[in-house]
Amino acid sequence: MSGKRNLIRSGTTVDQMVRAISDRIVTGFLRPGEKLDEASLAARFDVSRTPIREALSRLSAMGLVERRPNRGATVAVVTQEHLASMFESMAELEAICARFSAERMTAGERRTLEAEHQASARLVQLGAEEEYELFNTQFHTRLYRGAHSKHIYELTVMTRGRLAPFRRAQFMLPGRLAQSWQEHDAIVTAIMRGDSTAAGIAAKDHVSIVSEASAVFAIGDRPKGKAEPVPTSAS
Amino acid sequence: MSGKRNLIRSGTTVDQMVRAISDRIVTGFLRPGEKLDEASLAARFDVSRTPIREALSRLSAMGLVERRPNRGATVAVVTQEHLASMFESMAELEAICARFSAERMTAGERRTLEAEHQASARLVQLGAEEEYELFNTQFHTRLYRGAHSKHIYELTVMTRGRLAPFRRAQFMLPGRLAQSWQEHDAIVTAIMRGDSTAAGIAAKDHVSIVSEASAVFAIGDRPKGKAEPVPTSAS
DNA sequence: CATACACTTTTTGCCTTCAAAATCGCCAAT
DNA sequence: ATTGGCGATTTTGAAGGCAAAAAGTGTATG
Repeated sequence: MSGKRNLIRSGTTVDQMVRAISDRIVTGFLRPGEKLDEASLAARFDVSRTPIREALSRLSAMGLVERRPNRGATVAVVTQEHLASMFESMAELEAICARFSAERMTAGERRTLEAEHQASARLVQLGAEEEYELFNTQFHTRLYRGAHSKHIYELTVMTRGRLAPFRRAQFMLPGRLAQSWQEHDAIVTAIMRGDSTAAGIAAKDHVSIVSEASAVFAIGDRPKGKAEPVPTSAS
Repeated sequence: MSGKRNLIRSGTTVDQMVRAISDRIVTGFLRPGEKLDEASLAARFDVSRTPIREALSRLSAMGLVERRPNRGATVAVVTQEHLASMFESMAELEAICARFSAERMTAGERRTLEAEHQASARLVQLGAEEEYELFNTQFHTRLYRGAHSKHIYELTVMTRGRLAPFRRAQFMLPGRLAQSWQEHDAIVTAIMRGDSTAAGIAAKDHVSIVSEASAVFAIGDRPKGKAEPVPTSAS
């Protein structure tokens, strides 16, 4: 068993395993609390246990799986409380970024932020959800960078990454694009004015609304009954 | 070469390696930017490369080392800007914890916080720096827990961990104990009143002062010239 | 004299194998 | 009948080896 691992795309094997496993976790194929057997995963993806092990390590650092010494790894159980806590943290972090951005962004950064934001209005009119989602990510990243604080940036990006699985469907709600744009507008306006307080409040509200929209997707209360260990059917 | 690794104490081999390497990093034995060769480290600690590799992985997640694919690991370079950014983040995080604590702490939590705080006054009078340092950690942990937000707790503890190497000598300044107690008192008083705004401000100021006290210990501007690969003196 | 190419050396990434710890099942004793 | 201890199985932790990628070095050529 060796030589063909053309299933998933580029990067080092560990990266592929991280992507593959995290995909299966966020799509619900692997259930929270489910045991992640190294040997099974290695057989499933046709690699040795070593990259699986390192991938589990990274996923553990990302908060997607939990590892206990000598007891293996399990898919992290995210309770509704914890999910709420993450959204709450996200709101606070975004507020900090917005406040700092209002105070610290250079003239150039403010220009591009505003320009891109205005340009995104077209995506809203067209209802281009995919593209708007892409822009949205860029917009927020710009905000995080504008804070000019590397560690805040790291914390924020990390939290956003952990939250990613739960905010997938947020833009499926009707009118969400327009509302999102309005909220962005409040943030941008405050930042352009240099009003850090208003920017912080606007950013916090923005996340809070996303939070409420995503709350219904909390895991742990899904009605599915069966709990297969690791569906290793097709080799 | 096998069988004797009684140098460092309990835990799995990876844990020992994480401790050993992080110790050498925070004590400055391994310089920022220095290359961490897996083979050398394995030989140095008389273990195989596998646990070294996983230890480096964890240290990378902790932010102490940087890893680039196919290019090995180096001791993370913490610039003064980044250090300032971490202290700044810490101040914001502590402020959030204090605000939330003021709003959410149970009656029991408030009682013990106040009681322990009052008890610590004795340590200040005695000038018991070691014990006060221990209490100080507990005090802040209580604050983080009082926020009743698991993710905020995680972010805060993580940031505190990264900052630990740089705040070692903060209590060596004269009168620092008394000043610390006064600042704690402001936080506790605000929390007992349920005044989240005041608690947040007091907590932020508290960290800011610690930050200034620790600023002189920033690395990256040390005059030492020589840069040995891995100083393998005492076994 | 500088630059580019090829070769050597070093270092990383992955695999396979071996040992130790934990879990599970079974049997016996109360 | 239940509970405690003991052995077999499963699963994780670690070691050593091999191949590939990057870094370093020297030479040849413009």
